[in-house]
Parts: sequence; structure tokens; C-alpha cells
Amino acid sequence: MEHRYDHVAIEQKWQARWDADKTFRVVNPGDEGFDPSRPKQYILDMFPYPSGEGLHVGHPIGYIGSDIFSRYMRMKGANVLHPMGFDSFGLPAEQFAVETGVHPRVTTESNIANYVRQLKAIGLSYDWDREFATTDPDYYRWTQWIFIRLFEAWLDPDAGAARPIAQLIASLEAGEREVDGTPWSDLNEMDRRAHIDGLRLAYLDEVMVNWCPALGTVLANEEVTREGRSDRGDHLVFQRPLRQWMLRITAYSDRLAEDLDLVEWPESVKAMQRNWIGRSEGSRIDFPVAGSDARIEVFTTRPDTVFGATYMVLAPEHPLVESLIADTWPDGTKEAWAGGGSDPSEAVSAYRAEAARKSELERQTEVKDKTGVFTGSFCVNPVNDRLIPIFVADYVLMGYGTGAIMAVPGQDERDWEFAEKFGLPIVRTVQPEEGFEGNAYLGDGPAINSGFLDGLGVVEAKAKTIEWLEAEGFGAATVSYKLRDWLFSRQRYWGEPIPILHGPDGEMRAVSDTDLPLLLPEVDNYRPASMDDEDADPAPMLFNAPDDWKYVEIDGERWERELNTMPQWAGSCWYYLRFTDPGNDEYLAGSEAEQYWMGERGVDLYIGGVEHAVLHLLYARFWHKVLFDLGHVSTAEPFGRLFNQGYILADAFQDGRGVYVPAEKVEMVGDTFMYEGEEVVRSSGKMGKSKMNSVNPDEFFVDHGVDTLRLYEMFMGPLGDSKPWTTRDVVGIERFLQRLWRNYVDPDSGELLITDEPPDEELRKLLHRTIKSVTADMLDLRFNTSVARFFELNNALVALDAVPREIADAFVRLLSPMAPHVAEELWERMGGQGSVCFAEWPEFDEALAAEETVTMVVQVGGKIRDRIEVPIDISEDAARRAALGSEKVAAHLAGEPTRVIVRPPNLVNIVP
RNA sequence: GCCCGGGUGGCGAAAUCGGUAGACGCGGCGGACUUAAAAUCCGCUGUCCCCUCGUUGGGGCGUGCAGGUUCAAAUCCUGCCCCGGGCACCA
Repeated sequence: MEHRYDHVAIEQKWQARWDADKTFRVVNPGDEGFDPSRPKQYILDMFPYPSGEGLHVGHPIGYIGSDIFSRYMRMKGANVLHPMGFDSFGLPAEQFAVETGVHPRVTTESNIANYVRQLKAIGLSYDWDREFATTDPDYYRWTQWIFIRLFEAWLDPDAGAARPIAQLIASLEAGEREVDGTPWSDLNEMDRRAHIDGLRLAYLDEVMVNWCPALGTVLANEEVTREGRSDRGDHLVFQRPLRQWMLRITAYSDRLAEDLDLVEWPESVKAMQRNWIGRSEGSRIDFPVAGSDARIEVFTTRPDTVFGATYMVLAPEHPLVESLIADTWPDGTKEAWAGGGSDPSEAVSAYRAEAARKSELERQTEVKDKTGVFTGSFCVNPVNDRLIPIFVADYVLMGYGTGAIMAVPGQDERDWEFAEKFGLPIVRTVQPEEGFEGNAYLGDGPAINSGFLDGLGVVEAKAKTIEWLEAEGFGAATVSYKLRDWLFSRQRYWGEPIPILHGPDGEMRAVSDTDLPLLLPEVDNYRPASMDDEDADPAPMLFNAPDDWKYVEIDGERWERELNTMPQWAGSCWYYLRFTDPGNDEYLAGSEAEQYWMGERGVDLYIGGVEHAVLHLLYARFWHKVLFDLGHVSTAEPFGRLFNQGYILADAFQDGRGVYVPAEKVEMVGDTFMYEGEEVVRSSGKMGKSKMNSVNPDEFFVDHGVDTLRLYEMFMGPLGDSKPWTTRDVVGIERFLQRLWRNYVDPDSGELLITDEPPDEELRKLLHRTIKSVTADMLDLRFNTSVARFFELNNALVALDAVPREIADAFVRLLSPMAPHVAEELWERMGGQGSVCFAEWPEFDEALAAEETVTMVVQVGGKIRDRIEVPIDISEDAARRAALGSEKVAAHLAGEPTRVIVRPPNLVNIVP
């Protein structure tokens, strides 16, 4: 048995050859060997953060899927761009540096080397010549360059698109634009600068941030859990105001939502993005404050209910609160409204202090119990001139709308609760449906108690109210979004330095493009100043940089470098562009390469985890649209087709204390699971280090093989579903590959068992059905059913002494995207030219793929009573006659049928 | 609470146009080969019932639950239950 299937030898041989031959290198337009007659396919995986743990078998399932598709597309004749790189800035390497003093660059480099080794061991067909990491200065140079473009751009409302700030200044100087009615020439230098800085897409702002002392950085809202802890590490997070870099993603809210229509993405991901953007149409309404010139501006989606507004609420942080505090409680102030305060000032101050103290978690848990306090002031409801009291309550959020609402308890459940608790009037302004028994009524119905709106339905009443508000100067139709601007600074070391200089008088200037990359300075230690002291002020790590880095002399003045770094999301916002032209040192990506690879629909297939449904994909789309507006890229959207692979789950086991124990060492004894003599409890979850249920790929490849892993992971079920890993099931794939080998190669002599005799008709038909089925599965990434078809074809070859070449040849081609190593080996042994990776994909003959006969089902009253083999093209008449002629059918028929439904060639249903 | 997915044999799953439910694989059972075992090969395997045990013997039931539409429903509709994911006082 010298020549039996030796997966280790075969897999190592072909991986070495692909590496040496650069088999999967793909050239750009203009390069030698480029073939413009071929269509392009850009097939991309979401690149990984190279963690110290390396890969387990659950990680690469998406990579295997995209690899199969890439290999298929090459065989279909496409120029395939299929690259891989590393998202290598980030916290773990830096935290390791804090603990050990090892430079994050060192950790990162060794982790990347390990990842590359592991990825190559899976036989993934990347063009490794295009590999880069986001931490490479040649790469982050352009990340910084894009930041400068954001800094130097604003959203021109006339164009509905980003334009260079320089154009804005030119039109201001030319008098084509003014600053809030003031000509540019009338403004001093400081005001001009403030105006411009306030319009930039990258701007500084004093905002409430999530400050995490343990990590020594602020975090974006998305990086904070609902419990008010850091997403990474689960550390406490505190709210505090801080001057931070922000990116004006909200300027793109509508385009980010609307352009989802242009892409082929899972509807669920589109829905998540639309939800996140949270567009809602409504109206701004101004409520004049009684006895004052001030007005409180509210946002409402229900302007039609304005007659039912019986009180107002401001968020505790609302800037107008201070000015609304009355000196004394007015007559009629209920005890509950005062919150125990002897005067409004005391009551409101106490309430605001309490609200500021509350953590996110407390606010969450107290949702059902509304709190608030009366300011002592009143508004005038503009539609009916009624005086309504103004409250401060934390159920109104400063971050949404205007931070103030008109409260309409009759049509809003939250307002109803508050009104009941505080004894405020409740007026219904929409007539509820007959039989309605709830509190607030949110449905449609005729307006009541609403003056000029009475009798109108909700839609008409909204329109009429807005018309009235606009005519009377009390408001206008408007749109509100949940999406907030993107908090872009971090106080960490291991990130891209933000390339901005601060002048002595507060002037900001971007680092010149020619001075990029702005390299990270070397520092002595990586420990943030604030890490051990929760009360210490947030200080960027780069504060530790040497002075000759921190300060720059320009025209005799000392400018300070920005000390914040970018968040990890930055590098992944545009890496797909760099892959089109990774070596370019003059531009982020050459136009010709960018236009070719990104042409039409951008990335043709982007595979990654659904956990990036919102953040990464929204941020990347935002940057892409800015670059598009500024003419640096050629498509409106970066990712034409998105696919989310599922996760690989695995049994995990916990001991009596709830601690996970190594799953591979758990033994089943009867119905119970034992680990080191102790009974453990089984659960299931995502494979990973924390659950101690990972399967190591290096060992798996030795024991079972790479092709086995690839086929098994594809065979487990649909690529998009999460499914449990079962090592026991792997044997089915191993048997398949061994059987395949024995069909082609005599295990004793090593002789090829291929004959030039043609196959019999049945086998040929089976082949063509297989080609048809596998080809159809490719485009939909339904590889699980393809593997089933391979089993069927393979099993049909077992009984033969030799496999007809016609079958053997096509089968190897079909198999090669999924099991490329064994396919290469068999291809070579059969005398195939070159690599099977570039062999033509087999075509099927429709006539051969079609069945000649089919089993027709005959039903009586919907129950199957007979099955008859009939020609596939049987006529309706013949089918009817065959069915009615069946003895078995006759036995179930008492008399003449009332009706006969004939659907040739599949079915006849006789209704008795 | 709202918005998405999803519930099919002992297990992973097929069936994506409303027309044979359970392809393919695992596991299980039986057989061949072998001194034996492994490997390999062959057969059976949703479930219950019946018989004159048949190389397509006959029948009932069956795709989370309860209804409905239809000649016909895993597939369409209504209500409900359960599981997973996202959002969550968003005015």
C-alpha cells in the first residue's frame, strides 16, 4: 500500500509549489501579462486582527468560502483579486507592551508571521504579494492622508457632497457666500477660523465621552456595553466632557441610508444600518417661554398631536434649563413636582446632580419609573395659547432631537406614565378605535380636541399642522437621526498619530502631505498615566513622546503635535482600496488600478462576520463616500455584495464552579461528561479560547488533512448558518477523499486507474447533472450541496475497474476549488497542463443533465397511491391516461372522479 | 417592547417555483472479507400499525403549536410558543 492517499505529503507539496510559483499573483492593468479581455472579480475577506492565540478551525470558514469562490472565478476566466492583510493596530499588543515592555510592533510582527503561516497551511489562494498591515508606515501614511482630506473638507449643501475647504474659502473671499449673513471681509481672523473649523468633516469638539481609566482611553459609544463597561476587557467606563476629534458622519446620514439600495447585502444588515442611522421624519416646533423671549425648540414625529401637549420636558443637560429656573414655586405647584426642593433652583440642581451621577446601567433599570422635577416656568402652546409647565426629566435624552420634547400623554406611553405619576392633564387628540382599552393611543383615527385639525386622519393632520407652523413661524418639517458624529480620538499609543499641528493661538494645521507618514515616536513605557488612578485626567499616551517629536518649529513659532491617535476602525476603513495597488508610493491607490478592480460595483464579494454589520461597514462606507465626493475613488459604494458567514459552534464544558475546562479532554461516561474525574456540564457556543473548546488546525491537518477541513466545513451546512463542529463527522469526508484516491490510483502499484474508454450513458448523465448542480451552487455559495453531489459521483465510480478519462478529468476540475491539493495531485498525475487552478471550468450539456424519465406521483384526494415512471416530456393527456389506468389508483376510486389535476411530468391528483 | 433570522429523523442537514418530505453525511443495525480486529465493500435505518412477510406488500401519522387558503402546504395567510441576533425612554 505504498501509494495510498498521503494527505500530508500532497498538501505540503502543493502549498510549497503555489508559494514558489506565485500561482495566485494577479497583475494590474498596465503590468506585464495583464489580460484586459477577462472580466474582473474582487473577492475580499474581512481581514483579521492578528492575535497572539493564532487561528483555530472555526476562524477560517469564511476564508474557505471566499477562496472556493475565487478559485471558481479563476477557472471561469476572470482576473481575480483575492488579497489578505492585517488590521494590526489595537489594544492587545499594546496591553502586552504595558505588561512586558515589548514594543507592540514586535508582538504584531510575530503574530502576523504566525497568521501567514496558518493561512497558507489552509491552502487559501491569496496573492501574498499584496499583503500589508495597517501598522505598516507605508500604509498608515495614507490613512493619515485620508484624515487630512477629511480635515480639509466640508459638506457643501449646494452640492450635497464633500468639497475641499479651500473651495469654500475661495467662494467666501469672492463674496459668493457669507457667514450667517456677514460678509467674509467683515470677519476677523479668529471668527473666520472658528467658522471654517466648525464646518470641517474632521473637527474638534467638547463632547461627553466614555472615559475608561483602565484602558487609558475614551471609547466610542459602540465600544461600550449596555452595562456601561468597555467592550474590550469589560472595564468600568465613566462619562466626562472632553475636547475630542469628531468625524462628521451625520452629514452623510441620508446617503448612507439611501445607497443601501444600490448594494446586494443581506436584508438584515441593511436593516441594522438603517436602524442605526435612525432617520425619522417629523417637525420642529418652537414653544415660547411664558414671560420671556426664549423659545424651546422640540422635535416631534407627531406634530398632529400638538393640541394634546400638556407639559414640556427638557433633558437634564439641556443648556436652557438654567435660564428656566423660577425664583419660587408658582401657585398650584403640586408637591410631587417639587421633588422635595424648597424652591425650583434647589430642586432642579439636586435633580441634575443626581442625573449626572447615575450610570447608564441605573438609567436602564429605572426605565419604568419616571422621575423629574418642575422648573417653575411655563411655555405657551402656540396652537391654543395654553400655559403648560416645563419639567426636567432624564427620560428625555440630550443626544437625540433637540433634547427637549412636548409631552403628549394621550398619544405617547412614556408621557402617559409621567403624566400619571405627576398628576398632569391627559388629553386625547386622536379618537381611539372602538374597544381600545390601553392608555396612550398610538394608532390612526380622527383628530379630536384639536381645533382646526378635528376630524382629520393622522397623516393629513400632520401635514396641516406643519403648514400652520410654517405659516405662523413656530416650526417646520424636519428630519432627525439617531446617528451621531463619530468620536475619533483615542489616547492610546498603538494607533495612527493624528497628523495635526496646533499653533500658539489655537490655529490648527494639517501636517503637509510630503511629511507623511507621521511615524509613531518611540516611548519608554506604554503605561497610560491614568491607568492606576481613576480620577486622573485623561492624557494621551503620546504625551510620553520626546519633545523633538511633540514640538515643531514653524516660522519661529512652536507648534504642538496632536497627541491623540486614531481608533482601530480607521485602518479598516479603506484597506480594500490599498489592495488594488499596495505598492503605490505616490497615491493611496493608482487610479487605473482602483478603477479596474473597484469598477462597477466595488468589491464583488465581501465575506465577513455579521458583528461588523454596523460599525466597520458604516465607517468604511462613510470614508468611501467622502473619497468619492473628492474624486479619489470611482464608485459610490465600496462593497457591492456582502455575505456573512456563520460561526462554528462547539460543545463547551464547565465544572462545578462554572469554570470552562478543556473540551478535548472531556470524556463521556454513559450519559454524563467527566473531566479529571469530576462531572462537568455541557453547553454550546462559539468556538474560542475563552470557552476552551477550540480545535487546533495544525494538529487537524496532520491527522485529517487540509482538504478534509475545507470540505468538512463546507459540508456542515449553509455557509451563512452557525453550526456545531462534530469531530466524529469528519470521518465521512476522509472516507470520501480516500475513496476518490482509490478510484484514480491503485494503492499498491501507484498506477493510474484511468481509461480512455468513454463512459456509459448513465455515468455521463450523472456527470452532467453534477456539473449543473455544482455550478449553480457556486454563485449562491451553497457549497454544502455541492459536496453531496461529489459524494454521489464518487460513489458511482467505486464499482468501476477504471474511471473513464472524460469523467475523471471533469471531476477533478469540479473538485479543485474545494479540495485544491488532492485535485492538483490527481490533475498532475493525469497529465493535466499547468495548474488545475487555471483549467477551464467544465460546461454541462443541458440535454444530458436533464432526466429522460421521471417518477410521476399519482394521488387520490391528495394521498399518494402510485408512482409511475414516465418520459420527462409526457403530455398532459398521456399522464392523465397513465394515472387513471393504474390498478392501485382504481382500488382507491369508488366511481367517476370529480376532477383530475394533471401537472406533467411530476404529478396527477385525482379528486374523488 | 420593537426590528431581523430560525424551529424538518438519534445528529449535521436536503427539498429556495405550492406538486415524491428526509438527498448527502454521521451514528445505529445486519451481512461479506479476515484466525481476529481495523480498513474496505454490500444491505437496512422518520414513526406507528397490519398481513397471505412481498426483489415498489398494505395502511395511518409526520416538517414547533393551533387554525385557515388550496385538488395539493416544510413552502402561502392569521394567531401563538420556543431559540438566536440587533436595537432599546430615539419623542
